[in-house]
Amino acid sequence: MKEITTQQQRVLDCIQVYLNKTGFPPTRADICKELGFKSPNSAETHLRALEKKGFISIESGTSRGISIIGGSAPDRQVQDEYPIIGLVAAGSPTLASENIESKINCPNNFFNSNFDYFLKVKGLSMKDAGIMEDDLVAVKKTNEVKNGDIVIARIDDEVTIKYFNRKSEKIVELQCANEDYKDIIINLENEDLTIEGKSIGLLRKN
Amino acid sequence: MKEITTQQQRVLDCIQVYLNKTGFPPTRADICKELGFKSPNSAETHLRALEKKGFISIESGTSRGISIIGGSAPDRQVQDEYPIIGLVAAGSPTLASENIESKINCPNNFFNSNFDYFLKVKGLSMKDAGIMEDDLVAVKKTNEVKNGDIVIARIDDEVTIKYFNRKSEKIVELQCANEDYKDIIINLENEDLTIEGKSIGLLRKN
DNA sequence: TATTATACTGTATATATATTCAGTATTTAA
DNA sequence: TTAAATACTGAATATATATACAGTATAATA
Repeated sequence: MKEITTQQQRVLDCIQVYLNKTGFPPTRADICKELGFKSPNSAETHLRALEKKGFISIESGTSRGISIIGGSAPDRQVQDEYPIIGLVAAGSPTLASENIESKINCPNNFFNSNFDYFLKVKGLSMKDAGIMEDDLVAVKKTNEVKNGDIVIARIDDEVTIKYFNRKSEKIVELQCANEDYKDIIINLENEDLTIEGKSIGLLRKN
Repeated sequence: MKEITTQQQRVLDCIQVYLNKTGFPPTRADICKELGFKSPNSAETHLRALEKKGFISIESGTSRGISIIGGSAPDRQVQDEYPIIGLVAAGSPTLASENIESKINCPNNFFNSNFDYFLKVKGLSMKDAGIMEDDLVAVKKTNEVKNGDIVIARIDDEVTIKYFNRKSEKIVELQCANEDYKDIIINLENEDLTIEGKSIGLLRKN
């Protein structure tokens, strides 16, 4: 971090004070008013200097787009918004906006692995694995899966959640966890199988 | 604080997420983009509703003049630390520190109702309700339960999780969701039954 | 000595943004 | 059964705001 001048420090302090007071950053005009400048360009040049020296970042073309770098960005847990996807038929891209039923806020380290979206489960084919209708399965997008993983698979435009079982080089079994349902045997020579991801957790709201 | 609707909660979360990400609040257009609205007025009306209900304040005539009220001024809202409790035997107070296996960070509006702790499930007596070994059941401390609720009950210093079923004024049935287990019939005249709380959600980490 | 950084005033402007108005539709309280 | 609240689309607009351009002046480099 480079040296900071007295005036630049005043501007930086002014931004912090304004943030504490209002909850959002000041405009150039706000800074002028606070520090007694008569031209918005005074604030502007100070801001550019602070940016150049790495004290703040400025989002171009954005009102109040100032954020203070470092310092007060502690180890706060990052919270992200995760989409909830229904079991999508008819080959539309899974994460396309029309498939997003809703969104949910969740710490990004909530499960043991990071993940990409929640899949809302239909049917009871995985009942004995404790996955019930309307449960939200946390899905990590990957095609690296191993036997016994619970995977989200797409066969001919139909999406399903099953145990993954590679029987041989060409044969994959998608196994149910419910004796009322039949397992699916895929011959990779004849049929398309896409592994969309795997389950890394589950969420249920009563 | 008045009730908040699902959509209003999404808008509130959206503001918080945007703040975490950028350091300044979103515009109406930003909210629309994030939540899929097509008119800035959709965001506007939700913001006005949130303001009316006291969740945010809006500085009139000010770009990005949104600030989230409550909690603490500069930092976070909905994030809380919840203890994970094992199925405790031998009448020690459930939330005593020696029973806390771990803690987990979780938004306090994560489930449809607020709750007090996570219970780590032992055994498979609720298997057919999709509750498996080592699942974390979100428990709300209450003794107001109705038939069909999944309750955490204490009988003679033993804690268990079962369906609640009041058969008559004196008789309560604690029903399993697994035919390999026997339901428990309690005669309140002879036996002690304490309802510690009820399940309002479930969390599973693979 | 020329150049660069600092520190300002003052004017101008494209556009980012809040905000109002006019609709439609559904759900909930009185 | 009206009224209010919720939940939107869509268009229009005044103004809030970033930002460029034209200057002036001083101190610090190179």
